[in-house]
Amino acid sequence: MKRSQLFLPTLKENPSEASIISHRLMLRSGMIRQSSSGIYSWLPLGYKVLKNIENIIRSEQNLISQELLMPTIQDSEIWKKSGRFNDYGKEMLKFKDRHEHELLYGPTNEELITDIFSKNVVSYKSLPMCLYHIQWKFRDEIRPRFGVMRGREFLMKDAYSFDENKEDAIKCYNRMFLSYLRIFKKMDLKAIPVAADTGPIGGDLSHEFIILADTGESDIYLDKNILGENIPNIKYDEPLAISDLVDKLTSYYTAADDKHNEDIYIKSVKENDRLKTRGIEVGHLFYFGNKYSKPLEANITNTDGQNIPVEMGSYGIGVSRLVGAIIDAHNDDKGIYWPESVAPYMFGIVNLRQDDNACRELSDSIYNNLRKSNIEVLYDDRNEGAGIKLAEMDLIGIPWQIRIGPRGVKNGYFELMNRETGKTVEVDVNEANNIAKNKF
RNA sequence: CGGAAUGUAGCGCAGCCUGGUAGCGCACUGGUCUGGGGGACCAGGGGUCGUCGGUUCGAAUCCGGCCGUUCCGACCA
Repeated sequence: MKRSQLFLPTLKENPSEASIISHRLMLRSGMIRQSSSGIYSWLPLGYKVLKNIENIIRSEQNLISQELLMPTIQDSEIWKKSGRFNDYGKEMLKFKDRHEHELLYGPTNEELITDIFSKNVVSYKSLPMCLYHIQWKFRDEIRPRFGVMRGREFLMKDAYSFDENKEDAIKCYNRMFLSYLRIFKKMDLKAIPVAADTGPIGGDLSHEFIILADTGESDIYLDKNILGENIPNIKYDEPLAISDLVDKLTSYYTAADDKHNEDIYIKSVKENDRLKTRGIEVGHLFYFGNKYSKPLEANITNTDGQNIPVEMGSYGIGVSRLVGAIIDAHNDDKGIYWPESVAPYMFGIVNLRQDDNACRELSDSIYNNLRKSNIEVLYDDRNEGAGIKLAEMDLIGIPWQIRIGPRGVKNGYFELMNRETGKTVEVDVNEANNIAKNKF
């Protein structure tokens, strides 16, 4: 993409509506614009990042689950059956269609997926089954804030598992646990599992995945040693190895303020290992048995020929929130530095002198070569001053900056800079076609 | 929902106290110069001052209602 063609409205100054860093940077880098409180439009740059995050999630979830797509608008009937039509409270947006039929904008999908399951699956032979979708949700928060971190409309990945018995359901829960660890790792985030309350979803087993960040919404107490744990190279069809991993990670003391117990904390964690910080919840696992399958009559016939309600769990990831969380973990005084896995463009070409023939020819040639190799590249081809272009490229956080100016071109080289480290190397113009392979 | 701010050009703000019909910086348009970190100069364009009503000869300014947005708290992916 050429910068001259891209709809990228960047801002030099911090908008007054934004107080935290990720929100400011998303507005300044032209990723989002607010529509109303807690509701945002995603502009091209932000939308590219959002889609990249979705695809990372898909790449892991598809190994253990099948993607489908449920609607944003749901019928109130199934919610009345589960009892949540009233229980969910004012956060749920309800309205009526022209026939006075009661509808709602889905805040989550347990009822709907259970309904689909109950009408189409009858036997244990179809299990285990796990289904997910990535869809917009609406929760009418009391106080939306911090941009996409607590929006009212937000994009969520929600998966739902169906098993014959609790043992299998826990295996699925553990697979999700591993899948989440890998998903967040791929985004260059350190997510730690924390035992959680089940809230309105319900159930008796639940973990949140928390990104440590000063701008987080809740206080987190933990044993520092969990941060040193690596994700072992195990497969999703090794339930024992996965179970060992889950046991190991959940054996560390980690708690959000609502579950924190100071006495246990002091007793079980050495003083030097204690860390109190703030965190952002980016994922949540629930096992809730037959909480929904019972009222919605999602029964299966088991091996003994009996009809029993299916065992369920649900597993969410805040996709749009992750954009903010990643920025929170990847910014400096100049702007964002994206992890390569989610970056909107891998390379940014800064032609420092667009009116110089030699510079333009080299820039054009590198641009065309990268495009031919299907590598995402943003080419700043505008006739602007160097400072403007460099500052903007820093702000929007493209991981690799290719800087082409007369000084270098005259001597047969251009510069390649890593946005995160600032490390810069001079690259011979004859090596221009190989930069994608050996960045350095 | 309790507490507190705020609404003036695309963005950031001043003007309001003490009423006299709107200004600054950035951005934008045309031009000249400049050219490796948001450059300089010249010439321009853009605002029913959130909205409705009241007071007044006259309201961005004073008074009232409504709406929007934000921050702190309780609540949550």
